[in-house]
Amino acid sequence: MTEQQLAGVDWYADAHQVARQLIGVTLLVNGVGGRIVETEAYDRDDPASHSFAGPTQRNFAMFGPPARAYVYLSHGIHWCLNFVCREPGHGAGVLIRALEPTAGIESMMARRGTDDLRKLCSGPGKLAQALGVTRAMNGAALDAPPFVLQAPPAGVDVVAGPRIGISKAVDMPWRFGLAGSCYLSRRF
DNA sequence: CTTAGGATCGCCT
DNA sequence: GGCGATCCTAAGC
Repeated sequence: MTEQQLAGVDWYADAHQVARQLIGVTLLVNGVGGRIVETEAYDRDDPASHSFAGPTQRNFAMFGPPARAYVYLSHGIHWCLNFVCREPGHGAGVLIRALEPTAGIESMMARRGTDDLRKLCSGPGKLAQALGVTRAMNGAALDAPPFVLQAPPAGVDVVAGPRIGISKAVDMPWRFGLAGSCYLSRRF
């Protein structure tokens, strides 16, 4: 399987197209994870994107090859997981905001300190904690351990809306979700 | 060197 | 709905 075909996603497409395609994809990290139900797109010419002002020490993974991870620390507390897309050097990515737990639920509950399924991965910081994502995975390829990505079944029902927690380009509808899912960080 | 500001979460009212 | 935690990042002087 080539990188371009990984999980049935066109990793060279625009960030918002990749973000849409990722809904329903199964993501596992060391065997722990589930179905992606919420994503946000951040492209290069987007004022809300970390890549907007060009490469830095923090965001350099966004400017590497697609189908790799970009991991950063938010508010000095929470790790957040992104998937890089577009051609190498472009600087686009998709924030993985929420997933429906399906595998390794015991591990996720232990890491998160809760038995509530809906609180395991319903937000980017929670998701990274539940899956054990850290800085060590920054720049790592998504088609190799510890990552596993599996294509979703056909006919996923995707909804879109404005992104969450940003102060620029707040009205762009670049947040995507699985319609009707109860594992979203917020309703659309 | 200093400073301002976060792609968040959880607890409080 | 509001706010504090907590610290890294990037930019400015």
